[in-house]
Formats: sequence, C-alpha cells, structure tokens
Amino acid sequence: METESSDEQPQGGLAPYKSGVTAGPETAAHDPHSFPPVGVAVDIVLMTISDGELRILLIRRGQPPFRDAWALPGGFVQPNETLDSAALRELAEETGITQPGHLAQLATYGHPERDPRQRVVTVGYWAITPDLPTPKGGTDDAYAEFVPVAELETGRLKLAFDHDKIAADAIGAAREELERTTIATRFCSSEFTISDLREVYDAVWDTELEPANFQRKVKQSKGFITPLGRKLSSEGKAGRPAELWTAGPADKLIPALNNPTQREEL
Amino acid sequence: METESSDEQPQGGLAPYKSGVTAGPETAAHDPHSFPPVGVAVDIVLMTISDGELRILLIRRGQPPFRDAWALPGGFVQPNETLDSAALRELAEETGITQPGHLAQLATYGHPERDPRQRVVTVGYWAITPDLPTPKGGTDDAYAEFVPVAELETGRLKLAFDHDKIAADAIGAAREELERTTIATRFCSSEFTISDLREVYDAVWDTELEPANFQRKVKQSKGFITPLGRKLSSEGKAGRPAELWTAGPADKLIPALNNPTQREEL
DNA sequence: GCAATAGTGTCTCTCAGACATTATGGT
DNA sequence: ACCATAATGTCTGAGAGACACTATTGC
Repeated sequence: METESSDEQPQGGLAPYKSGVTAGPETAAHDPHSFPPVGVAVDIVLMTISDGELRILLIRRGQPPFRDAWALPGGFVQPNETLDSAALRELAEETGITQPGHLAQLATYGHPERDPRQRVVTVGYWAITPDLPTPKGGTDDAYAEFVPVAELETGRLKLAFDHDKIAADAIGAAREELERTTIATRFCSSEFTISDLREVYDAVWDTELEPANFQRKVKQSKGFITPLGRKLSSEGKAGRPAELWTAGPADKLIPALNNPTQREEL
Repeated sequence: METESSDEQPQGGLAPYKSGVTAGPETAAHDPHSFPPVGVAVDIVLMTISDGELRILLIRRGQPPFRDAWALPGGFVQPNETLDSAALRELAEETGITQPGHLAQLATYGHPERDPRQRVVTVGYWAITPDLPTPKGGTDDAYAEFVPVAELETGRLKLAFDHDKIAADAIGAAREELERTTIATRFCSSEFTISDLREVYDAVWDTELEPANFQRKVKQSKGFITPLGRKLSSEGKAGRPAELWTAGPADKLIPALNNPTQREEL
C-alpha cells in the first residue's frame, strides 16, 4: 500500500516537520487489525434504452436498511478477484448478463456514513446493454426493473444509500462519452440503422438531432460504423428501407459529436 | 452496502436461477470478520510544471517492499474521514501543500496482488500545484522529488507497486482535461500571461502551439481567463511586456481546445 | 537602429446547423 | 396517386490552422 514511504520524515523542505504525527498513524496502518474493518463493494449502473428512454436497472431491496427501496445492483468484492471481475460477477448474478456491451469504472464512493451498518467503500461501475427482447417478463416480478432516468432526475424516485449520486454520475459520464467516443453503438444490437443510432443519442441527451446532419456526421467519422451492404427488410412498415450497419473499429470520435444542450448554456 | 438486495432470488426473468449461488457469498458478506481484511488507501499524483516540463512528485521508499524505489505519495484512509479528506491529508503530510490548485479522483486500483503483503485497494487521485519557488531545497534531500514524466514514459524509471499505471492514467487524464476544461490555469500562479498558459499546454501535450491562434482561442473562450488590466513589469527582459490575467469563472471550455497530437493519429 | 516578445489581421479550409431535394418503400 | 422514412445536396456561418503584420519594450 505504498505507505511506509512516509515513515521517514515527510519533509525535505516540502513539508513542515510534525513530530511523529505522520509516523504514528502510518505505521499503525501496516497492521490491518488495528483498524475497524472496511468493506469494499462494487455497484453497477446498467443502462439501456427502451421505448426511446434511457433507463437504468434497479433492484428492490428486501432487507433493511432501506428495505423496499430501490437500489443499484452490487455486492462485496471477494478475495482474489479484481474489481472488474467483481463487477462482472455481480452483473451476471443479478441480471444474467455476462457480456455487457460496455463495462467501465466510474468513481469510488467512500463517505464514512454512506452505509449505516459499517464502513463500506464502493467502486461504481457503469455498463451498457442493448434493449433485449426479454427484459424482465419472467417468473418473478417487481424485483429488478429498468427505470427511466427521468424518474430519478425529476426527484420522483429516490434510491437507497448514496445511489442517487452514483446513478447521476453514471448518466453524466454516458452523456459525455457519447460526444467523444463510439460507445453509442453499445446500446444497439449487432446490426442497426443510422436512425437507431440517432435515437440512442436523442434518448441519452434528450435532444432531437437533425437526421440529415447526423447521417453525414457518423458516415464521415472513420471507424464509427461500417456498412453491411444489406437493407432492413421493411416488414409492413412504410418508408424507404434503411441500410444496416455494425459497430466500427474506432473507439474515439475525432472531431467530437457535439451535444447541443451543452453549447446553449453560454 | 447495497448487497442484500441479492439475498433474494436475483432473477425476475433477467437472470437464470442459480440455486443459492448468489445467496451464499452475498449473505456472508454482511459479516466483515468472515473476510480477510482489506486495506483502503489513497495515492496522489501531484503534478506541476517546471523548466518547461510536466513533472510528478515521487517519494523514495525507505521500507520493503520496493525499498529504495520511487513511489507515489499516499497512505491508508482513516476511520471517519472521506476519501477526499484522506487525499488532502496525505498530500499535506507528505508535501506540505494544503491548498492544491486541483484535486480530483482518478480511478481505483484493486488487483489482489498489487501489494505483496495484504490486499489493498487504492483510490488514485491527481492534483495540480503551481511551480512554487521553494520546491524542495530544504534540510533533507532526495526524499521527495518532482520527476519529469518523460522519465516514466520512456521507461527509464519504474515505480513501486502499480504506480506506473496510476501515474500514466493521471497523465492521460490531465492531457484530456486540458482540452475540455479550464484546468490549465491551476498550473499557473494567480497572475499569469497568455504565454505562461500556452507553455502549460505545450508542456503537458508536448506540442508547440501557435502563439497567435492560442491567444485568439483563450480570449474568445468566455470565462477562461479574465484580464487584470496590468502588464508584467519587464525587468530587464526584452520584448513587449505581456498583459496579466487571472483564472476566470468557467470550468468548461466550449468549444474544446484541440490537442493536435490527437488528430494526426488518423 | 536591431532583437525579442506580445498581440492583431487575414486568408483558407473544415465542419456543423438549417433546410431543400431526391430515393425507395408501403398503401 | 399519396404517405412515410431514408438518404443526399446546398447554403451559410463559426472556428481552427497558417502566417503576415503591427506593437512595445530593452539594448
């Protein structure tokens, strides 16, 4: 833990000398039993888009504290597993999703009172899954649910612990990443139309992007999307059938795809 | 800690039923004594610019493991302090800097073997300080030192633990944030010239930005810098005295200030 | 005067926003 | 024919890169 470096005098002109202040707690830190135990957990903000809305997966708690409140899926990190593994495992255990379209660290939350029982430091993750055909209609019900983020952002729904903050951070990260990365394709299934992709941006940003300009932008951005050379079979639907595309090799969008709601804040 | 939500059957159609698999470890997680202890630490990548080079503060370790190796300043999070407080405290203890120009979370590192003694999850922070007049010339020496990041990026210098990765992530974050935020001003003292600010970008990005275009850009970006109406006293130096500026109220740069080394990768 | 640094003006090219127009399917 | 959706084309203005030019100091 890179700590006893400060067993020595932490100064060298940089720090004023404090007699033993740093040496005390730092030395004790080597003995983990001298500390109250700290739990390390992961919490996952799994996002998807259905009915044109950005939604996140919430789970209803069955135990106190926050019994019957909605919370993010998550759990403790096990010995001998990495943080990423823990996030993947919890995601699989609580949702059955083993191959999320995206899974990345978000931030870590460690306020001493964020869990009323014991100190728990939780590493927040955010994940993306396409809108699957069987989202939740199974045997059970009202246990896990994709909830529109509008419910959170309007304050109509409050989550357990500090999960409101974690969810808000994840949504903010998603809105930013859509500008500079190709991550929007992770919300789509393996084949999609440009309209599908545009609807991802519109759902996450709450915008109505100009279809013509959007089409030009994504086509000229190298590596964003690659054509499949096939058209979407127009099953009874009116209108010209759209070309089908798949995610390209690039992960960055240069130049970025501007979020119009950002610029108007000036 | 947002866990016993999964004491119930984590399915609802989303997950295939696994008999007791989730309930087992999750329930045990409530009892911290059934786990080997996990340490939670913070490590700080403190950056500054001197001699036109981006540098980070490193501390020479006096104890094994990695004795005599360079490492990031950091230490364990104490009970009843937040992660941010721990980062601030460690920064003050090991460098004497109590008011860094910037301090923000970076990412969290939790590989089970990242510390050979016990499991330690560390929350990485990155911080910025202006180039102070008395950087380290004090009583002691060779204890803490601002090392050019080129030493790390060329592989000439290897750090203890996984600190190479943490430092690389911090440098990457700084390079990205300079594009979209006004954080470059944190490298400058309270009064600075536009040339000073440009040298920050050139040092962090390893570029040579066009002075004329840079000047136009930062002046038209609202809230980036505010004029003081005074000029830098030209103490014997040749050339037209530069106007003095201070950091403005904005924290975002819209539109972004492009890093030319990014675009040429196409 | 010259050197050195700060700051302005101008040209061009890329690109984003607005919106008209064409293309291709359904009914 | 008409409607609906997909895709292309065109105009305009903002802004970035390149670089010429002016401004203000020390020597």
